[in-house]
Parts: sequence; C-alpha cells; structure tokens
Amino acid sequence: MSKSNNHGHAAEHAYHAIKGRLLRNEWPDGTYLRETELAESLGVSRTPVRDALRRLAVEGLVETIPNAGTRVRGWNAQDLDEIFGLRSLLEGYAARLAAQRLSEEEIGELRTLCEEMEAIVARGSEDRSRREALAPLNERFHTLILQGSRNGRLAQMTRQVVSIPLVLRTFTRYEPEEIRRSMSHHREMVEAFAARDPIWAESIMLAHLQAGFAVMKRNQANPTG
Amino acid sequence: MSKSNNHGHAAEHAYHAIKGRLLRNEWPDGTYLRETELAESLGVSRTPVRDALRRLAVEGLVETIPNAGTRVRGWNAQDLDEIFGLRSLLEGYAARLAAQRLSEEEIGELRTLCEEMEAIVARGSEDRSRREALAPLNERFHTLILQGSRNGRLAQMTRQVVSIPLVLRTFTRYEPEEIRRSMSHHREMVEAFAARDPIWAESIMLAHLQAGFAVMKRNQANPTG
DNA sequence: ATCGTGGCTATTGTATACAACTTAGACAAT
DNA sequence: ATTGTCTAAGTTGTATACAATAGCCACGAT
Repeated sequence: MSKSNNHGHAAEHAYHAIKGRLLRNEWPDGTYLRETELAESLGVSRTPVRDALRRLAVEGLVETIPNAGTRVRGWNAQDLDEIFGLRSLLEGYAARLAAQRLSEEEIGELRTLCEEMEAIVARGSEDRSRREALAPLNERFHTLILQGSRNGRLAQMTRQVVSIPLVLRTFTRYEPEEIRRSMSHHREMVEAFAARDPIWAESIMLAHLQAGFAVMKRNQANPTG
Repeated sequence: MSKSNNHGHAAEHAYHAIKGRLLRNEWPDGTYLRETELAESLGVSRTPVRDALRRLAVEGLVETIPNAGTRVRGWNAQDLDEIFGLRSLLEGYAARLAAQRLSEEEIGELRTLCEEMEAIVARGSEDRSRREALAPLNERFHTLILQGSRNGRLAQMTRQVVSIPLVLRTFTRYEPEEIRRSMSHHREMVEAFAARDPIWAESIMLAHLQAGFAVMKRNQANPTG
C-alpha cells in the first residue's frame, strides 16, 4: 500500500522537482518563476512552493526580489571564477583534512571507485553515455572525501557551491587526453591519502579542479564543439 | 506620513527579532521554538515566523526536525573547531584577494578604523564598555576586507560562519596584552594591504583569528573569569 | 509489575482567503 | 511628443482554517 497521502512531503517534493528542472536548464536565465504556476504544475499549494524557492535562493540557484518574484539566476564569467575559487578552496581543505582522517576502509572504497571509472573509460563507449556512467562515480568520489574531512559544515558548504556548476556540466566535452589526466588525478589522490600526506592530497585536488575548470572554460568559449 | 501598515516586513522583522534573541543567548540549547508562541510574541502570524526559522536553520543557529519543531542549536568543542577552521580558511582567502583588489580609499578607511580602535583602547575604560565600543568597529574592519575581496559569495558564506561564534563573544575576556596584540594585527594587516602583498595579508589574518580563537578557548575552559 | 495499546492533545505541514504592493498601459496635460 | 498620473490586473506577502502527524498519559491485559 502506498501512503494514503503525500502529507509532510510536499515542500520536499517541490524542492527537488524545481531544483531538477533548474539543473536541467529548463528555464532561460532571468525567467520569473511564478508561485501559482509552479504550484499548479506540481499539484500542491503555494505554501510549499514558496518554501522550496527560499531554499533554492539560499543555494544561489535563483534570486528572490521582494514583492516582485523569484527568478532564475544566470552566471557570467566572473561568477564562474568566484565559484571555482571557492570550490577549490573548500575541496582543497577537505582533501587536506581527509588525508589525516579517512579510514582505511574509505580509502579502499576510493580505490575501487578509481578502478570502476577506469574500466568505463577503457570500454571506450560513446562520449555522452560514458559521461553519464562516469558522473555518479565521480560524484561519489568527491563526496567520500568531503565526508572524510569529518567537518559537516565544510561538506554542506561545498555542496552548496558545487551545485551551481552542475548546470553547466551537460555542455562540457572532455578530450581523451583530459579524461586520462582526470583518472590519473584520482589515482594519485588515493595514493596521497594512503600515504597520509595532507599537502600532497590538497595539491593534487587543486590541480584536478583547476584542470576541470580549464576544460569548462574552453567549452564556454566554443559552445558547440 | 508613516506607512499605514507594516505589510511586507513581517518576515524580515521576525527574522531579526528571533536572531537577536538567539545571539543574546536568551534560550538554553535545545529549547524548542514554538511557532505559535513566537508569532504571538511578535504580533504576526505563523507564516512569517516559519520563514524566519527556515532562514536561521540554514545559518545553523537552529535546527529543524521534521514534524517535531525547530530548536536552538548548541555547540561543543568539536563544533567550535570546525567553525574556526572554516572561518580562518574563508577570511584568510578574503584577505589574500583583498590585498590585490582593495581601493586606496578602502585601505584609508581601514587605517582610520585602526586609529579609532586604538583611541578607545588608549582611553582605558572598563572592560565591558570597551568591548561594546570596539565590537562595531572591529566588525566594520572585517566586513570591509570581505567586500574588498570582490567575491560576493565568499562574503556571504563567511557571514554565515561568523554569526555563530558571535553568540559566545559576550563571555570572552581579553587581557591587556591580548588587546594590544589584536590592535597590532590590524595595523599590520593594513600595511600588508598597502604593500599589495597577498601572502603577508593572509598570514597575518590567520594569526589574528588564531589568537582570537585561543582567547575564546581559554574562556570556555574557565567560564567565569 | 510491566508491557502493549489506544486515544488525546499539542504542534507542525498544507491549503486557501485576503490585503497590499508592483508594474504596465491608457489617457490627459503641458 | 513627452511626461505625469491614475487605474487595473497580476503577483507576492500575510493571516487563518484545516489536515495529519508525533508524543504522552492513562488504562488494561498478561
């Protein structure tokens, strides 16, 4: 039997639904998200929709203008620089802490993730499907490191910052050499963790993110490769 | 004519009122903040109160437990370590960026703030009143640096992290030597900015925060000096 | 005596009704 | 032609009514 009702979950549902549509880029930048409209399309009232929009505003995905509405937030080059600077700072710090705090089991799982990702790359499938197979493993890899930092606030803040560039990931194309480099970074990071070397771990994390940023910037410049 | 009504400001009012009471430590840790109660005491309905509580939960001052309520969040030693680690990371980064980006006018204002704070210290009034006179100037000093980083998200994140230790500031006693050291840090930071030296600026900011943390930890150990 | 069960109360979550503000457009005056 | 004002529609902000959940206490069964 399903629950007789959806009570208690409407706000959560609205949040995930709207966030999903934002991450899939379904609205152009600047679009006003009308509460009534969203409420009807989701089958709930305006109250939980407002709740969800406020949360998304905190995360920076939309901006709320008092008495006028909330609209989809777009990012220019400077925004991307800001976000990437913060992300590097936070994830670099997380890697530094994680090197001292990850359990052997967690390091083992990171190593397994490396192997799985390398297997996918070795299979050499079409670009789009490979990216879709890689994404959840890569996300798990980074999430494990955040957890390994044993700093809950750091993990939460990082998730906030990282959610924004996700919007752009769909458009990013990696060259074969760049994929290999990314895999190599993951490998080396695990080694740094195993060696319990915070500086090594942080450095390679910074290089890893910086390289990814470079790829994204190149793709922003030439949108349709 | 005053505005005929307070419409449009109830949520904002509720937010500031509740946050103020939280920062003044009016409720013990773990106290459940009942929406109806707060609404009546503020003369508004539950709707804007809920809004305010959600915002405060994002900032980490309270925690919301689904279907049970939101309660005042307390911090243990580990929480304080986490918060301070993050604050150092973020404000250090801000100082590094600000060294390259602050305008000459802003550096001038920082220098003026130093002089004003030193004047207050030289006056040598009673500890409590001195602290109250110093606090807004010190806050302005740090805020200027955050703005000078020209990274809005960094400034916003830092404000989030910094608001929490504010709760504890009331209990913190500085020894004369510590006050002098703090003033000296401010001075040196301005010099680092004037020299446009990011590493110097970041280093002295880290030392400044670390020293403040040490004072707070000492006071936590012996609560009533 | 203890454990399980059932209803009761208090509180949160959601829906709806209403008030006030913002904005756009038409019309008039200069 | 341009500017200002007024009106009206649409949207957000707030209040209130209602639904449903969670925790607690009393009560009964074993």
